[in-house]
Amino acid sequence: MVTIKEIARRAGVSRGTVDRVLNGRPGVKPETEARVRALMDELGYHPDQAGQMLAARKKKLRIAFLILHGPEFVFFLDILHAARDKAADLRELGVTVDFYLIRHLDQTYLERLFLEVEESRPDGIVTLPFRVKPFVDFMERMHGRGVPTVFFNVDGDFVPRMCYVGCDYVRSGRVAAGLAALCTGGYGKVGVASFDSPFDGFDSPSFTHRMGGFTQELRASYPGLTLADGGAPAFFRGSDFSAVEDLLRRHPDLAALYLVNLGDFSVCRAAREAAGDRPLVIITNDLIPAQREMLREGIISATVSQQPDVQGSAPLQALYDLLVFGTRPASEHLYTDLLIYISQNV
Amino acid sequence: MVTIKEIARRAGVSRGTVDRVLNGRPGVKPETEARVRALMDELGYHPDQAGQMLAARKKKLRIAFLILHGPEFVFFLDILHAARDKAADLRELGVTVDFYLIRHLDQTYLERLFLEVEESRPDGIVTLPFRVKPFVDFMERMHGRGVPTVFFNVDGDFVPRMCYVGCDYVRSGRVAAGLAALCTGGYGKVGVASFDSPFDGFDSPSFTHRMGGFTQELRASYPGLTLADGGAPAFFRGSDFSAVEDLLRRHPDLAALYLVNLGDFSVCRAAREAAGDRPLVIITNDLIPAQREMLREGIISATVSQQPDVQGSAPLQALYDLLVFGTRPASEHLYTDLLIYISQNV
DNA sequence: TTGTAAGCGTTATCAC
DNA sequence: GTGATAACGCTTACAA
Repeated sequence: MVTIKEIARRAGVSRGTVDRVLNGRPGVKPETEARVRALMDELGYHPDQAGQMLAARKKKLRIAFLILHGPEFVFFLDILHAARDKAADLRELGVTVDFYLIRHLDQTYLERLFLEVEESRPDGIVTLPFRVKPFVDFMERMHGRGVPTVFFNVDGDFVPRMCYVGCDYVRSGRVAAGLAALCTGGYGKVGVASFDSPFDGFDSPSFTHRMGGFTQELRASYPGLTLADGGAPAFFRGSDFSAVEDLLRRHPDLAALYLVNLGDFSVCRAAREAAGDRPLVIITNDLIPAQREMLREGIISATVSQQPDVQGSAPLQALYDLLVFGTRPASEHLYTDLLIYISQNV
Repeated sequence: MVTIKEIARRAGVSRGTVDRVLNGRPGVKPETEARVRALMDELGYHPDQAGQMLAARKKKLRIAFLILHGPEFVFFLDILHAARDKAADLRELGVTVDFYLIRHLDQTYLERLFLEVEESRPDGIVTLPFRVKPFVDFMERMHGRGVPTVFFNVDGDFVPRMCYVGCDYVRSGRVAAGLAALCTGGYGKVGVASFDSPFDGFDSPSFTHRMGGFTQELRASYPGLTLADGGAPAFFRGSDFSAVEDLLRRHPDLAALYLVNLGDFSVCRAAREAAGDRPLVIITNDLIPAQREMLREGIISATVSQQPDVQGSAPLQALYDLLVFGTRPASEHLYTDLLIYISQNV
């Protein structure tokens, strides 16, 4: 195993100098630097993780984790849970993670929150991107100070960020189309419905991208499947599922229903009841407890999940890797796997 | 953060003594030990991972990894690949992994191989369980010396081992049944076929357990599905798929075919051709390149995979955790997830 | 521009 | 039985 000490000995310099070269710190004669670099390449030097981790303790690293929290954001619960588990692991390594639970999207509330985060002087930030001015300003300031940020669940390239950990929504829609085809034998009429909310409504990227992927895949690969209402989704609000019930009434021959974004999950039961005796394939996204139950009951045929556990843990790991080992993620898009769940593997 | 030094200071002893208590080494007065233990509980002491990792380098740990290798064992290639990646990570941490590629199951060859492994004096072993006497003896000897072993892909409780990392085959069969039901609408005739080999034939646990789970789930949850030939599988050997073609000929109304263990994967194409124009749902297990292609082409409808990457890496990680941190896995059965792949998420 | 030395927490080898 | 001390590899503040 080749160490800094070894490099230093061979180069005839001190460990400190090698370290300066390694971390790109100034104050090394170009000639010395070249010699050291040549040796590192030649001997295949890789910094030892254990050593870096141990030395990193002194830095007292702090990471801020911002996440929406409340009854409207059930899906984020699994992410938060995974993030807290990961935070416990990191605490063992001397890293503190501060959680900021955002309960509403009021502008002045957010503005104050961002200030609070800023004043805590974090070394890294994990957050959802918010499409509001205070957030953009906040991000710009943090970026100016060299504080890296990771987005999860939703990407936002309107602002500088290190990477995104989350779903490829277009692909998610494609998988849903494939499932619809599989469950219907590739023939019949398919309907689409979605929850319409101020946070996650018809203009949200998760909705539009999934819809795009879904319709595109149907058109490209499954000519036997036609879209009910030409693919115009039935939007339901709160617990008023009349739009969905109406869709089923207008299309008695509907073979499958794709529920893109779910707010109140009992919409699945409502759809099932509205279908009466005839078979109806229901495809959804994500996998919260309510969905597990409905998969087991046979109300939902299949659901496409996006590894909420990875979305909670991977952003923290990515920041740790950057701050301690200096390594950046392989890509700025860390897409989660699209996991298919049916009754038997939930 | 509470360290050994802190405990030692408060207990009025030296670090060495605390370390003795911690690692259960002899030579500590019971009274002192009690005091130290009380303090550790009180202050919530947890050994620091970075410190342990750094100190572990001096142990020069060696792990032996035994795996079947050859054209008959294509599935193991993904496992081997993941294991090699993990081995590279561990090498960075000062751990050496020696791979033993087993090319045939000749008894005397195996016996010599086990001796070779034994003489390399490994600190841990990752292997498949072999149902032969030399292996059992080998395991007994290693167990006697306190060398921990992890089984992957196939479990074997006929011999002492620390844990198993791999598939829950009964559940795997259940998922396949669920997929068959989903793809057929829950009505029709379902056939079963499997590769018959000396290594992985009709008496192998992966086959019998999957068959059990499959038939059990069909009977319990899908009364509309009936088993062709009463569930007796069509066994094919090598590239002679006549048994499968015969099955399709005898059951022109076959709606789905479950291919349990695949040797030559072109059996899927053969089945597809034998089905002619009528639709035939084909469900398989695992996901090697040949299957990816056939999923994309629509020949295979869905396949149930068992995380070969985890099967390659997790056993090594489990041994590292034991040897360096002294932590044992949460359960002696580390079941991999049953991942469903269709054309769109391969 | 470079070297020195202390320290991160754990383990192991001595000496007493 | 117990304590002191030297590693393990890396970082960093300070000295030269």
